[in-house]
Amino acid sequence: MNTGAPRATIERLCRYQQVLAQLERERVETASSADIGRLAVTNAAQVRKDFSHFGDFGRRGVGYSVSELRARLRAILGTENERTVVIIGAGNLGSALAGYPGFEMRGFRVVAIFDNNPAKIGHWVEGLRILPLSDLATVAAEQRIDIAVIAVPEAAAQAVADQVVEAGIKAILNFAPVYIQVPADVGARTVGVTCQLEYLSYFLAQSQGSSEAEES
Amino acid sequence: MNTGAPRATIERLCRYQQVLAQLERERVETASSADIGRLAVTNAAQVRKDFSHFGDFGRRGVGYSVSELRARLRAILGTENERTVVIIGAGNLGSALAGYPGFEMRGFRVVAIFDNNPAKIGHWVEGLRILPLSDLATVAAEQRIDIAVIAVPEAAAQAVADQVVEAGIKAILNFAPVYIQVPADVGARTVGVTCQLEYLSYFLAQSQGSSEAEES
DNA sequence: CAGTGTGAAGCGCTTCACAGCT
DNA sequence: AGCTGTGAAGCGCTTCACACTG
Repeated sequence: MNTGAPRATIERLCRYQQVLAQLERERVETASSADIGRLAVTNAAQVRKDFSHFGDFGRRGVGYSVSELRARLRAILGTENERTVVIIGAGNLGSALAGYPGFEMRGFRVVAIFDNNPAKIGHWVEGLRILPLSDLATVAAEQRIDIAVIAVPEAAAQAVADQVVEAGIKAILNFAPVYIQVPADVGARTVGVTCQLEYLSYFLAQSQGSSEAEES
Repeated sequence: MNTGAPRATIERLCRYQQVLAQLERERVETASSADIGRLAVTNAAQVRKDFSHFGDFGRRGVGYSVSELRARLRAILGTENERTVVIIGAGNLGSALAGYPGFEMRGFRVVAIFDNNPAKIGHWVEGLRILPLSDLATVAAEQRIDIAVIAVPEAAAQAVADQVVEAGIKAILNFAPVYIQVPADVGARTVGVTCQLEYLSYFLAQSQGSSEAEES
C-alpha cells in the first residue's frame, strides 16, 4: 500500500470505471487484471500497479470482484455520494452538457444553469430554469456546489472563473479555449476540443509521409 | 534539430497556439520563452526544449517572432491548409460542436453532419443539412474528409466508428464514454467529460482531508 | 497453478546549467 | 547583456519478473 498516487494513475481510474460498468451490465462478476487491461487499453501490470496504490483489492488466483472494485473506485474518486455541478453558459454547449446522461450515471447532478443573456434567463433547459449569473453567489451559499462547468465564450471565461472562485466553489471544468488562472486551492481543468483535433491533424500529417501507428 | 517529437510536446503545441493567438490580438510582435511559458502554464526551459524538436525558431538575445512562430506551429500540426471535419450525431452535443466557433478559427471546417434518426434527417443545423449516416461513404468518396467526430450515444459508438473506418477516414475524435477499437493506421482520441469531473472530484476529496494544491 | 502484489530495472519527459549567438 | 539551443542530470511513470497466496 501507499498514499501518494501518481497523477497518471488517477486519470486511468476513470477508464477502469467505464470498463467495470460495462462488465457489470454483462453480468460478469469477476475480472482479472488481464481482462481489465485489455478493455481499458493498457496492460495487466499497469492495472495491478494502479490498484496497489490504494490497497489490496483482488484475490490471488481469482481476480477482482467487479462490484467491489467499482465501489472502491467510487470511494477513491469521492463519487460515492453525489457531487453537485452547476453549468455556466446556456448556449449550445452548456445546454448539451446539462442534458448529458453520463453525469447522473456516474454520480454527478446538475443543480443549476446560469447565463448572462437576458433573453435566455427564465427559459428552461433540461428541467432547469436558466438563472442570471448574478445569482451564483446566492445559490452557492444556499447549497453546497462541488464543481462549476464553464461553457461561455473565450472572452468571458476568466471573468466567470473569478466569480466562481469568489462564490467559494473549489473545482472548475473549463470548456473555453483559454487557460484560466485560479488560486492554488481551486482545482481547474481545461477541455480543449480544438487541441484534440490538432493532435489528430499532427497524426495525419505524420502518417501521410511515412506509415505509422498510433492509438489513444 | 530532431525528428521524433515526444507525444507530450505535441499536446503542448496547442497551448502555445492559444497563447500566440492571444499575443497576436494584443499586437505583441516578439515574445521570449519566459513570456510564453508563463502564459501557457509551463516554464521557459520546457518551451525552448519543445520548439527545439522542430528546428531553430528564435533569435538569441531577442526571442521569438509571434507571427512566424504561429505559422511554424501550424505547419507542424498540419493545419496550414484547412482540415475537413464531419460530425456524426446531431443531438445536443453534435449540434453544439457543429456551431463551435473555435474550429474555423484554427483551421477546421465542418463539412457535413450525419444522424440515423429519420426525424432529424433533412433538418438544418448551423447551415448544414443533416444527412443519413448511410451517406457517409458517398460523401467521403466525393471529398477528402480528414477527421470524423463521433457524438452519438455510448451504445452506438463502436458501430459508428467501424463505418467511419470503412469509409476510409483516418482520424476519429470520440465523445462517447467508451474506448473504441480502431486499426493501427487510424488515429483515435476519446474526450471523457465525465473523467474530467471525476478527476476534479478526486482533487476535492484530497483537499478536504488535508490542504493541498493543484493546477491543470 | 492461475493470478495478485511489488521491488527493481527501464524509459521518456522535465529541469538544470551553461555554451553560443546577436 | 540577453535569450536561445542543448547535452546531461534528475525524476516519475511504465514494464518486467517473480515471490506469494488462495
